[in-house]
Amino acid sequence: MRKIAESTVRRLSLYLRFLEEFEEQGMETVSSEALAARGGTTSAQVRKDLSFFGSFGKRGLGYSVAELVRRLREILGLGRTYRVAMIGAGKIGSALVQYRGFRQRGFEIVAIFDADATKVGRNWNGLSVRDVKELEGELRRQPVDIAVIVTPADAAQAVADKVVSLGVKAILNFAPIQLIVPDDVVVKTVNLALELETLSYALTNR
Amino acid sequence: MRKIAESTVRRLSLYLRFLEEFEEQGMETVSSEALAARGGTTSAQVRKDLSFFGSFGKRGLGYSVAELVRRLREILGLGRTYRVAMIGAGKIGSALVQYRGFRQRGFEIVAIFDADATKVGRNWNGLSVRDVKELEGELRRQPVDIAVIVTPADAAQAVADKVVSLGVKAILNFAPIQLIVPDDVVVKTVNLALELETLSYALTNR
DNA sequence: CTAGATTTGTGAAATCTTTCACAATACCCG
DNA sequence: CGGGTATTGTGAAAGATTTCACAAATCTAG
Repeated sequence: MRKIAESTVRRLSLYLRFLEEFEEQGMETVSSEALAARGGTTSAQVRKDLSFFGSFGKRGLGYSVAELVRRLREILGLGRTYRVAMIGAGKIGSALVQYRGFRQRGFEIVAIFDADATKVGRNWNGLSVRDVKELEGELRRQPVDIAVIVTPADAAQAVADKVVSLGVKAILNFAPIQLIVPDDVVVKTVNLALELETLSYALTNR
Repeated sequence: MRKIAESTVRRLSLYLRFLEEFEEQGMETVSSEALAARGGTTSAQVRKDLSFFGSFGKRGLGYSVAELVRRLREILGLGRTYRVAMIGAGKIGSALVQYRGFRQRGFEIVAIFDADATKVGRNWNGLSVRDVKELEGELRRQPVDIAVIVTPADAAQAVADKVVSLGVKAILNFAPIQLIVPDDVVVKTVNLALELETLSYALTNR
């Protein structure tokens, strides 16, 4: 498959969200113009984004909402469930575990680990927090697709190295550091400090 | 000021993080090459990013760590403190309030609001959760620079409209929707579903 | 069946971002 | 002080992304 820009993938994900809205409202078809308006982009952008993956619309009519939802899910790989391990049972982890959107979209948290003995054994949303020492054994027994790293910054790289060595190919990182991983591993980092600083930059330079 | 790409601003923010590390380690100067290696980019990129704002280095020598830290803080607008109001006292809000990086970088949470009467009055990290009905009065009395929206999706747009009408020019949005705001208001949305779906896309298309 | 109204899909153009490559400068050492 | 080495700053080239603009397709109404 031709290399697709990250910005395109993010927009597809947005379009999917809007289409699900439209579907709930009972709309049957939608034009690129309407999708664009909802997402703050242009109709040409919408059509170009979709065109990388095929032609899903009907000229003069627009796109079938139901079909486009189906296609986007397929393109984004949402037709299956993903097994997720969370490492770090702190505040953010706690918030994430209870985030319904996770499971709704097929991301199933199957294990939570922490290094802090006082946290081990606690029940979190039906899952028992386990000692991080068991991470290796558990992931060997039951591999996961995605690791969510919610440890303090100084532990994050070691955790990343460990899960990568256990075959994990995708990491969602909330630790405020830049993880170094092999080329075939995907990392998405959510870095709050970064977001704040782009806001601060925008407020300063206007 | 010439329009600077968002990607550039994000990298500057990263560089700052690395420089602070280097400073702690006692390094006095750093080359663009070393900064680049730490951030997974190229030395040319580092130099180009910095060149939009001036020339801070010495040929043959590199950059003074202390000076570059100072300059980047200035560029990013981190020389002051920002007053922040948080709207939504749920799980994510709770995690954010305790996030030290917030205050460390000069972002001071001065008020927390929630619509849920059972949450109003609770003490959160030294702040009392207030009824969202008081939002307007409070922001008129004591304006804030940034609003952090951590409400459910269906309340987020109304909250955004309200804070914008009260003069807020920057919003950090954790609700999984696309906020619509006037051009002079900056919004950064942290959308977990989006991140998960780009991971899922990457896992699917390899 | 034809004319008119829509709206897609897509090359080409425009714009934006990154990378290249090298002159200019600064330091170091003998 | 002069030659050697390191490293910046920056135009120009290359590459990536977005926007334009229009032919092709489809529908509707008469």
